[in-house]
Amino acid sequence: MNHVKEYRQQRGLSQLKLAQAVGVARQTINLIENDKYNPSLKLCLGLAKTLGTDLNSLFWEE
Amino acid sequence: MNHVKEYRQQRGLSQLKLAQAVGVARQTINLIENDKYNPSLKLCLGLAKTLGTDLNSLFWEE
DNA sequence: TAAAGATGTCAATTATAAGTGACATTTCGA
DNA sequence: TCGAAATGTCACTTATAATTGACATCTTTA
Repeated sequence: MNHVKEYRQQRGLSQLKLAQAVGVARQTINLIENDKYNPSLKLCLGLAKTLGTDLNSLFWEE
Repeated sequence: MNHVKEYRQQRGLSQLKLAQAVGVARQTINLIENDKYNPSLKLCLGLAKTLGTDLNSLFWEE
């Protein structure tokens, strides 16, 4: 479980807009939000910066 | 730049010991420490937990 | 000063992240 | 309530993370 979807929606972005901002395909965002796979660190950093947050807020549990 | 090497040395672990603890090859740790590639989120989480820290401490800049 | 441990790096292979195109369903504003 | 936007998912391909084995160099320590 991660918090990408929550942060994306708070920012009023669609999966497509977020994908374009980060430079990946829309499907990649969809898969990450639904925990279907394991993104790279570079992509996690891009998501955190684009969403105005940090790695722990998006991906750290406990 | 990341802080894996600093945390590993603080814990008194070799690259090999850390690799075994996290479940990857020694070369993988070496490449990450020298910024030769882009680890997966799952591996970053494993490193953070094994080293008793979190994602931001190891991988977040600024 | 020899030997063992630790590190950096290479080549080749395997596993999987990520891309592309497409289609069905759901959501939401005109 | 119709149509467009948004989302979830499929199959297939491409890029690259990660593995394995090997070897050279550099540190330590016996």
